[in-house]
Amino acid sequence: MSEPVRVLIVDDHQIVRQGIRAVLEDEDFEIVGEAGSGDEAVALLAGRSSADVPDVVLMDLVMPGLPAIEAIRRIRQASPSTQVLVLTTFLEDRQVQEALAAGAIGFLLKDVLKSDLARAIRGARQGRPWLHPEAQRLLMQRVTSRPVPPPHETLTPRERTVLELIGRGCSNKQIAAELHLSEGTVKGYTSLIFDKLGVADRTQAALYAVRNGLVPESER
Amino acid sequence: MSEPVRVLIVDDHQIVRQGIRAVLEDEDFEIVGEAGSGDEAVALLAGRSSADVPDVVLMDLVMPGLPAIEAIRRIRQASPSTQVLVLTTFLEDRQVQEALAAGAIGFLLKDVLKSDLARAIRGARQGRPWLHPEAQRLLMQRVTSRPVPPPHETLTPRERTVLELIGRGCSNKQIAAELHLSEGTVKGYTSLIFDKLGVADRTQAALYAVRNGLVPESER
DNA sequence: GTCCCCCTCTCCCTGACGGGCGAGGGGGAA
DNA sequence: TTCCCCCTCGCCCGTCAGGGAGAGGGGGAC
Repeated sequence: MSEPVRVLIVDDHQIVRQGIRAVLEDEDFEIVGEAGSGDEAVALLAGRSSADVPDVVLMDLVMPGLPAIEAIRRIRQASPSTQVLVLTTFLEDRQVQEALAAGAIGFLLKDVLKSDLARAIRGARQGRPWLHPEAQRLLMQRVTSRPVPPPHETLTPRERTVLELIGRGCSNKQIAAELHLSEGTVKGYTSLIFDKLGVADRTQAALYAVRNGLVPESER
Repeated sequence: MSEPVRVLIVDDHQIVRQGIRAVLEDEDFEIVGEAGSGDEAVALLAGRSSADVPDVVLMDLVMPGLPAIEAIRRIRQASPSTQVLVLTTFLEDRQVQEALAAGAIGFLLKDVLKSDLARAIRGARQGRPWLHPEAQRLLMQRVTSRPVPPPHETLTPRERTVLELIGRGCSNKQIAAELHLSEGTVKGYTSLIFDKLGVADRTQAALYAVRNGLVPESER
């Protein structure tokens, strides 16, 4: 971690590139270039000596011209020491699969926090993968060729009910009153729920609940 | 509050009626009847002596037959001591206006907590109105005939940014790191935000943010 | 009958959260 | 200039949230 990681940003939107650049320059990263398309990225790599090559390429998947997947493949072929991190907006089963098959080391969504992005990039240089949790689930599904249930399906009915209340913004006390439980019992459930969903606190659980449609329409 | 409030439930879905009944019987309410339509409700009221009339009618707006607004009007006319609380799924400007004009004392959404529903009903018997916050805003708009900005429009840019992070499930510490602020400063913002939005805590603020589209699409 | 899961509860401890207050600096508006 | 809003920070204090461990009862599965 002595010298800054050299990063190449590939995204077809100039504003996005600028945003990522600003974020990364804030930390200790060296932006060695930007590209607006896969072709451009590949060309940029081709014109560099092996000592001058980026450590990590941050790449969006949705771009005109050369398909991003193909770009990943060529980049990895031309410069095996360069790692590719996919940084995109949506997460789809096939895309994850293809990107990793093409040689990407990680798959992030643009909702990533600066701190996590930094960790992912530093890790990528060391060859450490970084996958969005949902991408991990999809991968697991592929590998085992069995459906891996989304975390909330492992909730018991009671936990599910409590999660619904959390998703409506209730405090533990309110939930306890609503369900005629002791507050301690509710706390017990919340802990189990956070654990199962892989979230850190009730706010994240609430967001998870609404995103996954676990809060009835009329209750929002 | 000595004797139980006498309640009539009006909703075209039997399941909903049952749900409300279960909730209310759990507390100290007396369900004096159910009706599946406005006509039925009006007829039910007509067949009762004034001593036998419900204190509060809980009524959905979306029902076949006699328009709910008209039903409210007739109920209020036939039995002025009976208060009508609208309990519906959606909230629309015109409906609020019309329901109140027809004599309703309150306007609730079905997302209401048991405890609040109970308070609204008890209050209604005393002639105390109960309006969903958004209904209050719409009303205010009508009365002043000036647009009343939704609460989040009064946020400063910085507060808005902090709310976005809250809407992504960040803790105060994470927000501080993300924005290069002290945790104390972030706490200050969160308090102001909760105050402006009229919410109790960060979970409710996060839910508010996503519901009102304050968290960028790609950040969810 | 036994086992295991689910539901419920309790106690304790730490840290995070949220309210209230004050305070300084910067910039725009009157 | 003066005033006010915004941004930033600090401190105190009470409450809430979350982790951990343990424990009892009920009911279904085997």
